[in-house]
Amino acid sequence: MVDSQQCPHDSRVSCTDCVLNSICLPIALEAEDIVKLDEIVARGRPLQKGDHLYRQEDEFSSIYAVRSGSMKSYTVTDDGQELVTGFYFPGEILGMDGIGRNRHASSAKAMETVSVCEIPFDNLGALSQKIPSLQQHCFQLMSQEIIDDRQLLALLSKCQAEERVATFLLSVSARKARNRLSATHFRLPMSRADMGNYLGLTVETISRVLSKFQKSKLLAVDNKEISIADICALKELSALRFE
Amino acid sequence: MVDSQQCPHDSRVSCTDCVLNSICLPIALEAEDIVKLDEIVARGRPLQKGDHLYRQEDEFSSIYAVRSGSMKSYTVTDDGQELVTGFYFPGEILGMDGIGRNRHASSAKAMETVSVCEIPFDNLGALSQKIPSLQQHCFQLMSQEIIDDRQLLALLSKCQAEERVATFLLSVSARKARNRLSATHFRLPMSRADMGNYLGLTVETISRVLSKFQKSKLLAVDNKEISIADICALKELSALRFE
DNA sequence: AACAATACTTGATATAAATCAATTCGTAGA
DNA sequence: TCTACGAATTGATTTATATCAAGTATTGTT
Repeated sequence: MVDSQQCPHDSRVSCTDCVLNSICLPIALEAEDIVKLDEIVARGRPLQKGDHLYRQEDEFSSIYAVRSGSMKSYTVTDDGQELVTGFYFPGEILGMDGIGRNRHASSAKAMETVSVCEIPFDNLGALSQKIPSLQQHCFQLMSQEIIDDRQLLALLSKCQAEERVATFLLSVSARKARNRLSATHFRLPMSRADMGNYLGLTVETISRVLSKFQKSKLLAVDNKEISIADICALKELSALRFE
Repeated sequence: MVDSQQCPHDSRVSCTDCVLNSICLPIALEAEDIVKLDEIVARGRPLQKGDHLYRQEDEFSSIYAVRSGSMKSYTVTDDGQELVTGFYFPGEILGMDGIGRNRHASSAKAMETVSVCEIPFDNLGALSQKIPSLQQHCFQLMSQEIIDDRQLLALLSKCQAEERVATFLLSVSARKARNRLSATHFRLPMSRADMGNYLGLTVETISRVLSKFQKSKLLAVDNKEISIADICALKELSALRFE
């Protein structure tokens, strides 16, 4: 059990024993209900970098929780442009945008080796019917996603490049910290291009902003490794708060 | 009954008889379940222009359906800037962003005289527990809100001013049409400032774009009245699709 | 280990939209 | 009805970031 807690890739670990259960779907559940949730969760083999978990327009059947690694979601617009809509770290849920139309509204791709838990949605709906706190939690997760999107919307429509990048780095930092990893030293799993795409900026702008932050000693950049040196200054740059 | 169908301000009209029931919450329900929904819906007196339905940080207790008139929702960021997050027309649901944290994440203000139906969320949750299709519909509504936000995100991060304005006008047009009103001649209830704020543009830019559209005979603008003359050309300008 | 392909950085220039400024137009209040 | 204040328009100028371009570093493949 202790062993499996230390190996999040391990597909045998149950929700009850998962290190992530304090931030994942089980957050709202009693021990006995977690067992019920556990029964419907499927844990497949890990995805390799570049693999898709699902594709836009695929029939929707499940939502997914990241157990280890990281994923990105993106949509392709009518005119063929790719739009990165989100990044997902361990304990985070993706795929909820497929519920409304019964097909996935985005594609999800592994940015590195990833293991996920699959939660069949028919079953989750039925289980939510029986466990009020699970239904409530599903509502909350979706509502939170709306709030997060709104926050991003604010970032894109009101803030300029430096603010956007600072806010993004703080968001990643907070999510690493929530997973009990360092808040100041971490690896960005996405390319500069994906980061720029997500933030509505070009690769060049991302690169310039990071260089500028480095010059002003806010942080050190070593390719994808980021060391935040002055998190307070970064927070001042970022008008929006992240918890 | 026929009378009340023609008077959406009338607070006595039930969900069963409401002209909007084909696009509002009851969409997924059997006749007998609509009666149950109807029992929990509260219909208060109309709001006057400028009145708030709820304010950011208010305790969350209900979601609302617009019966007549139109509302805007907005958040105020830490640094005091207002960010318009949405406009709501008859049959549309607002307030769902409050579910996640049990307090409203935005404020909702009447742009003109408005009447709304209040749906207490505790009750809706409990009722959803009993009526699977209602739970499913609630999930769908929220998921749709996520999709809509993503679409706006795409608009803000990838499209320039003319595209944004064209897309916005088409969105309003489609929603008017859904309410069986003219798709080509309608009144924009919001100010240019709110429109710009929502689209991440300044008032001046909105004004210039509308003038330009008018000069190129795409539409005629008479203050807040819009007459779309060439909806196809407008759709070409707008990369994104609206149903 | 060498190579190709891709990702990233940095600089020069162009451009869309913001900002600043001055009227004009509407609407609400006296 | 007149007045005044906010809303909208239009023009001149500035500016942030995109675009274009060239080079360097990293990664994956044989």
